[in-house]
Amino acid sequence: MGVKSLLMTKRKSESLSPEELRTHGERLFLSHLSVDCVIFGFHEGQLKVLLLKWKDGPWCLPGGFIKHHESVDYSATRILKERTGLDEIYLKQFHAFGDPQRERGKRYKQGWIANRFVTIGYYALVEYSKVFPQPDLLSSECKWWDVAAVPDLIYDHKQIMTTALETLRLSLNDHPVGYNLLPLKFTMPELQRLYETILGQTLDRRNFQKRMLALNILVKLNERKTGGAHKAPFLYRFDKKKYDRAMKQGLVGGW
Amino acid sequence: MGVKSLLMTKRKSESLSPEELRTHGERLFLSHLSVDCVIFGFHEGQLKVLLLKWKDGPWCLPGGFIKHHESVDYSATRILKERTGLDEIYLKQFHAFGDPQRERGKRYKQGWIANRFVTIGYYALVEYSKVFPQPDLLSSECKWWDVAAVPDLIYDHKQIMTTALETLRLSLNDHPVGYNLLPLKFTMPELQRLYETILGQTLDRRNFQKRMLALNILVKLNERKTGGAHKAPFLYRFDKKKYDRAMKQGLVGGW
DNA sequence: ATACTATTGTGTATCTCCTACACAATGAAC
DNA sequence: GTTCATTGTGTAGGAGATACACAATAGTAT
Repeated sequence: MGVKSLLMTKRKSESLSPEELRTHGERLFLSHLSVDCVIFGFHEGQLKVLLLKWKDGPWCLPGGFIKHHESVDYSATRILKERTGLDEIYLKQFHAFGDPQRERGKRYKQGWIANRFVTIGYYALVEYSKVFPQPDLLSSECKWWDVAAVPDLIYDHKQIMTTALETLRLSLNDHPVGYNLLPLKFTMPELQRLYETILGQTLDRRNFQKRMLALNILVKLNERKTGGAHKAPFLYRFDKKKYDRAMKQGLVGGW
Repeated sequence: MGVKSLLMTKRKSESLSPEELRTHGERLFLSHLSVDCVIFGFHEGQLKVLLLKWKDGPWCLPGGFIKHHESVDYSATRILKERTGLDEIYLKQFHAFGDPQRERGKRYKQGWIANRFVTIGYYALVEYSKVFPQPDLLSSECKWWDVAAVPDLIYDHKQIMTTALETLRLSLNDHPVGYNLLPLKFTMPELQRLYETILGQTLDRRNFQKRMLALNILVKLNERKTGGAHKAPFLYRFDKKKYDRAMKQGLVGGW
């Protein structure tokens, strides 16, 4: 978690000035706890992650603090809404990071913000095109980065991102992430590219299609995606009902 | 987390009296954060969980707080050691519980302990016979319960236990839990019973054995377990080298 | 001792799922 | 209209999962 969140929080009705937050964050927030979000998107065949840049400072994950009467899950939802403008996005807690050295190099040497923080990591899957990244009051940047080309991040944020990615990778078996990451209509090659970037490996085209269709949660539309060079691929969409039913029962199941 | 941990902590070199902890826990611990452990064991064909009982109070999970300069993982290890006397046990963080209502019914109305706590859940897999449950100074009990017959627990501890069990269930696919839960030598029926209790379903005997042996981390011994009525089953043990190698690479892998 | 009973040890046929693999059609670019 | 990269599609073989039955045996009851 970085300074960033202070500013975002300032916009809310209950508010502290950045300075107050730095020194007396405990008035509004739980001490020693923060939330960091790894926000994944997918665009032009690349898996993306949304990062913030401090003014004259390093890049970091969007994060924030937990209000006294707010659930941790809700904090994550709120932070996400502040960054992306989106409600109802897929959000999953994946790990708490509690090494006392994790904030090595912290600049603040005194005040509330200088305390040790244990951060709870969430990852979000959002539809790229619906997101309007919101840089905050200090005019720091907020933008998408290719997962494969993320710059140095503050503290242990690279580690947090990596863990999120691993968790996402493992979740592929029981969660059809395309539903959250792709637009309503998409082509099979797009879906495949998504899986390939998450997994970091190429997959066989025919087998992939067979496997996806076998999940029985996709509908093939009578429409093709034109515009790209070459043969126009069919469009698909998720069948919400079947999708929900499948999610309830678990997709596969080793045992 | 309950009063229990206060007492345990008292034994350590840095110490607060129970009363001090109740009112000024922040001298030693991070505020708003606790750790709770779901300690699983296996005995007589039943999956067990280690619970504590407050004096004249409800049952709860063993838990504790995080010292100012201690990692969260280490806190969990320490708490576990205090309860079970064991080092080097398999311990895994599985979820943080952050609902502001989770401690509904809390008795303490003032002092540090009355604050809101977000708890980080860990589950442990221990060898039943090696554990000597340690009830603490207030002579509350500390004992094993059948997972299927756990009594009412304080706060959201039942929920925490259930989530731990679900996580354990899912982990069966990539972690051969028998290594941590069973004694050095064990029979195939014992191993199977372990899987069956965790999964809550029966499994085919021949297929189970085939599958376990196919993992290639078991050694069949030239010994049988006598004493039980009926035909004496062979004993097996884990091959540590092969086990470690398999763990490093991941056992199966959906993709 | 003998019979009894519950439990263990073991293999095969079938099915399902995963994998490997190639050629014709097409839409855009030139 | 030719070219080129990409899409659409099916099958054969292999690996792994599942279903299933009978002989051997260690105690127990008599």
